Amino acid sequence: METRIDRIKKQLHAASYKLTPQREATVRILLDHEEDHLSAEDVYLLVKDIAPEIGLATVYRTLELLTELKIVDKINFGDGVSRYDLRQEGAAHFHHHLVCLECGAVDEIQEDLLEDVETVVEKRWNFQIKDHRLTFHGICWRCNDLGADKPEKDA
Amino acid sequence: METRIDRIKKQLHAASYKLTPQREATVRILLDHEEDHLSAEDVYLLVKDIAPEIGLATVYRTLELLTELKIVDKINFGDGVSRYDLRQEGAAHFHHHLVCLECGAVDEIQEDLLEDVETVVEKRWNFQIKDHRLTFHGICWRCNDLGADKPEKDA
DNA sequence: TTATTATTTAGAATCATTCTCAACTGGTAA
DNA sequence: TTACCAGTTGAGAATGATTCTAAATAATAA
Repeated sequence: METRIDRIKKQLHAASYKLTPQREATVRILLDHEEDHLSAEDVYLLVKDIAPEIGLATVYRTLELLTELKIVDKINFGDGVSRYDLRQEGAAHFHHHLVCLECGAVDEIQEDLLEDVETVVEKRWNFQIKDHRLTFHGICWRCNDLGADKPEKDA
Repeated sequence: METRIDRIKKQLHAASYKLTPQREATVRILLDHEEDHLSAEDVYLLVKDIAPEIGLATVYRTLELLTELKIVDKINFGDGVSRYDLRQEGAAHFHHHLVCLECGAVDEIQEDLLEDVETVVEKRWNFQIKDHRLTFHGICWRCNDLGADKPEKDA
């Protein structure tokens, strides 16, 4: 995991920012909670455990910075908060989400799946796609009672 | 256009709500601005022209009600406001959006395009899809300087 | 008519996010 | 070493969107 932080450090330096202790602590929390979809407040509370002096504004600033550098993506599931999600290293596009209307769980789909759709959109709508957001709302495998199974691990 | 309001009225009644003058005024504004993606504040300002006594809270409540009844969809493009978009009558799924990073324009795609992707997701992730949100971020035909043309009218 | 319920209004309250500004940091040049 | 400087931080104030509250009003039922 150390190398991952180092690479992020390089990305910051490349944009002439420093990896301050506060920023490092924030990134560590994000790495430790890659599965989750934390709000700024969530991150703040978790970071306080390893860096108690940190202020909420700094967390917001750091998350904004990381978003700018495309290290994290800011998402919104319709409750009043923004959530922050680490991008897969080297991923060209943002991954997709499955939001369960029953239990509220948010699962991720790392596969692109949209290549064909994007080709159509670029051609027919003359739109040069830079990124996308795709979220499905429905019932997850956990809440689906028809003897549903956990899906195979995501690629 | 009258019939459209009548049908909405029926939908409200079916859920035992009334189409009060304030609600009707709000719906009219939405119908008159189907192309746009108005925020609650936007709607409020427009509604005031035809129903000056209306309060902002009522507009919020009405939009919430319409969202609940799936007459409109609430969307969020990452600026701090929720926007409200009339659903096509009879549309099973919400339509997609193209957000231009250059000029901020938001265009709509009414075609589904996701049938195949949804089939895969339902099968592989064991997820029963009820609805979706798909937004592309990029450069629109207006800002695309490579002699780009307006795309043919959406189906 | 009277009782009951749904709806509205205005303004207060809430909550997430951003801003302000004084204090602090680490590095650099003298 | 010392003085400086740009970048960064923390605390709390400010902002802005949204929701809540309480009293008034309108619609409905008995």
